[in-house]
Amino acid sequence: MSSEISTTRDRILNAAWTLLESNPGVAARMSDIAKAAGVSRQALYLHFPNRTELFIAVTRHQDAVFGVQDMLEASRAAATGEARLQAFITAWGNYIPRIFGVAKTLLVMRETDADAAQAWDERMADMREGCAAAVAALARDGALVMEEREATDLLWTLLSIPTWEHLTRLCGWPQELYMSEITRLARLGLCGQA
Amino acid sequence: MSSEISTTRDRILNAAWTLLESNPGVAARMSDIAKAAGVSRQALYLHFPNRTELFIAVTRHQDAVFGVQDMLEASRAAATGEARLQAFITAWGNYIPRIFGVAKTLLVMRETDADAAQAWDERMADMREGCAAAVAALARDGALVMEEREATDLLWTLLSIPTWEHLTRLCGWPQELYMSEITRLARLGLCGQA
DNA sequence: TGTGTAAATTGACACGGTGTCAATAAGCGA
DNA sequence: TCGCTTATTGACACCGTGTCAATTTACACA
Repeated sequence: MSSEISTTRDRILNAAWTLLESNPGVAARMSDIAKAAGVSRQALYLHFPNRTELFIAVTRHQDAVFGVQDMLEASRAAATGEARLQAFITAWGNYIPRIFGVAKTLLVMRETDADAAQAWDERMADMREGCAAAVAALARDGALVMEEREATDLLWTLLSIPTWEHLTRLCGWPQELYMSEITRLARLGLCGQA
Repeated sequence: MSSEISTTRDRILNAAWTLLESNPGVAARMSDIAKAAGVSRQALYLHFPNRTELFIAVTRHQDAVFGVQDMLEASRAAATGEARLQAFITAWGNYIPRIFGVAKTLLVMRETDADAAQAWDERMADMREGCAAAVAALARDGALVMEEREATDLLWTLLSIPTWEHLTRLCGWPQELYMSEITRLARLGLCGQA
């Protein structure tokens, strides 16, 4: 019974996921998602109040499937500030390509939809926490050459989705180059040396 | 006669400009613009084929009013590569806040509208030329610590609209802090030293 | 002073997409 | 078989874009 519910719900979530991933930023229509899920358009409204909430649910679903929390948790184990920064950049930087399509969609919707904006901002606030923790660890080591607050902002910006998109999609950088250059820039900017 | 035409046209352009500027990214409706311009909705279609082209026209209008070309031209006068980098960052970095509202709108539309995408990409390609020229000047001085192509990409990304938005709007940095930190980061990243 | 022409207005409409609703059907446990 | 939940079908309201035709306004020129 409830397994029936979650099966249909999951089919919808996965169909939406696939569509958003294959066409980042261009929010699929409800009828497209319904067709892809093999379900009637109205069935979507049985499981999600509206389009925005459906997309937000896809985001949460992704985070659950991928286990973001655990992933970012790992960086907390690092001993030194430098190691922690490295671990955080590695974890987040390699997470971005996996969520980009859906994230980009929410990012675009953010501008015109208050609910999308809130969901996105919360997610980014969580990410910023990770930045702040890494920066705090650097500060504790005396490795930071700037204000903690500003250093966090800088790292947050370097690791933002639009920055990743710009370098990998617009400039065509392979993921490895993105990782190495962002790491180098973060070390330079925050610690004054690579 | 033709001055009448351009008067109405200009009223529309300025009304759209104001609306886009006051609510960046949220593309105003045609009826909103018409009302703001004191003109009927259909009059907009007498001067512009559609909404996208109207917004693109606003962008071009802005560039003409502000004289971007002259502004960026100035950086070419600089003697050393370092001075040229500095001049370019100053010119572009201080230009962004003046065009942000309209630029952001086009940036959002870029995702779903092919014409908006082309107009935006052309504009950004022009900007990239400026980055490339500054990087080339640095290379000529032997001041560059990385590949010219990658250095250009990096500078292009640091000076992108989303990066500006992230730091000044999301992080709340004042323009001066944005300018000084981006300058520092660019010097560090490209030349290896501030 | 009137006439011709371009610009603007008015009101109507088609189209596509979201979200709602009511009636009906299908699946399944008791 | 009954009753409940889930899903389908088809219709509809609403909103925003873009199109159209009929009409009005304004003004240049004779």
